[in-house]
Amino acid sequence: MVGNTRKKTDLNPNNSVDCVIFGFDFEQIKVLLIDRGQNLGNSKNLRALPGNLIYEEEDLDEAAYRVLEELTGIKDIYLEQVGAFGNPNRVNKESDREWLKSIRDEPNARVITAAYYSLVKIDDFVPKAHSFAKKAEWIPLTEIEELAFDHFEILQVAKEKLKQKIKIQPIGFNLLPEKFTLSQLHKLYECIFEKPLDKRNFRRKIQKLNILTNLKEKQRGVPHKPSQ
Amino acid sequence: MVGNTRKKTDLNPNNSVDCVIFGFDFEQIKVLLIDRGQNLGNSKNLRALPGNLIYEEEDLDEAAYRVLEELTGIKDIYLEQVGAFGNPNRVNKESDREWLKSIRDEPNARVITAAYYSLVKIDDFVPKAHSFAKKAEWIPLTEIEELAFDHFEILQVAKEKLKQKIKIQPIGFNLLPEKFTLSQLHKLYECIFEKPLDKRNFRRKIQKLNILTNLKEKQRGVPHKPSQ
DNA sequence: ATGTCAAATTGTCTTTTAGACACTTTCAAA
DNA sequence: TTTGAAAGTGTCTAAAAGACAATTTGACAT
Repeated sequence: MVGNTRKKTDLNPNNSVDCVIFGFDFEQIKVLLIDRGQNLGNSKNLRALPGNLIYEEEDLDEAAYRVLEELTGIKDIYLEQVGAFGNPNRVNKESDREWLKSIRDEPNARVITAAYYSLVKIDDFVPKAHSFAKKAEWIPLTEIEELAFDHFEILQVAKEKLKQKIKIQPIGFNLLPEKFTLSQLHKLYECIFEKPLDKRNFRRKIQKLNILTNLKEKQRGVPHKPSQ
Repeated sequence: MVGNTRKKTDLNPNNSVDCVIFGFDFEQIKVLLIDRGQNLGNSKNLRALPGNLIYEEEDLDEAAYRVLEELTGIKDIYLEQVGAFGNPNRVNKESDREWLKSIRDEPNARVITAAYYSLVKIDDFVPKAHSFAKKAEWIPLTEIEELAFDHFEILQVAKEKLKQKIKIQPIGFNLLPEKFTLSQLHKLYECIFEKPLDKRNFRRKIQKLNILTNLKEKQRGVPHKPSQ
């Protein structure tokens, strides 16, 4: 049995965090993914959720914020935990194994990850890739079919959490700091629930629900509008 | 940096599981806790949730079932994940540190735990303490004021999960295999939500909701009854 | 100036769900 | 036979959810 020779400032080789950042651009929902830029001959270069090992003396929540910023430059968002994912086979793709060898001191260590999620307005957050992330991009949710590690599974669970969360606490997280139109909010709900919602009923529900303050502004483009 | 010298059959010193087993005895809700039997001079002997380290090659879910059975003898229940708890200070009680020294190879390792919960009928599960659990007992939820590690916090989160879960999927987990009276179910809901619920409205809702089959049996004790 | 088009805005009715509320029935035990 | 404790039962009201269509606005094109 090995003694505990890790220092407090070392990375904990067995525990990581992964972040599922949903972004809304008033058209559709996208997910913030990184490209690890593998140019391997025979294995696929799958995109991944931004995530990495935590430090030995670091709270899980803090680690999630840190890792997200380190890889994508994105900070000042609210993260909520999805849960722990610890299937021993979560790293069973050849391409992931190869990649781990190139960046980890203990590439074969068994890693348990704590997943986090958030929902943001895409315009407010322009990702910039750092560290082992060669790119950091918003990818439409509908186009995501396969991801590195077990990240696709994590994404599915996060999606469910998001649906449930928005039913209970209706206005999406840090979308509000900005002003927006009811139509945009309507669209967001339709994207999340993946089905059309009646316009009139939706507006009625939202307006009854909260203390939204109407603005006197209008917009330009085609129609007229109030906002909140 | 240490190499990964752990064998697959070794314990993973950094990751554990903890189980919050709610039990209902038709009177109140109790929680399955273990007594580690510390007879230390100066520190308290706090009870704990059944939990322990996982093995290096073991799924989190499996580990939860295994640990629960190893400590309390209880098996064949459905566990659902609460989440990951990884505050670096989750082990900050002196009594817990001392106890870890007596049972762990790496008592100072930083441990992240995945918590699970369930709700069972107490009669069906008679706990028998094994391993480092000196006792395994059902303790009334209302009497629990302090627990080892961060277990009290975990308990609170599990309680919330239980409330939400039962709102969506109304009949409590593995209570159903047995026949029971609507009054007993009514009592369960009142215990979980910690407030009185109207008897008639409750029965109406439940009966509309499901396909419960009434039994022709009656009970003896004071009144009469049908069951399902 | 006028016409057209895209999107925004608005109200009623019906159905379902939640909540308040009190008396009668049953069975066992005294 | 009486008594008591818990079981059983129905109506009305209020709130929420869902279905449904016509009108208004402003930009742009003609």
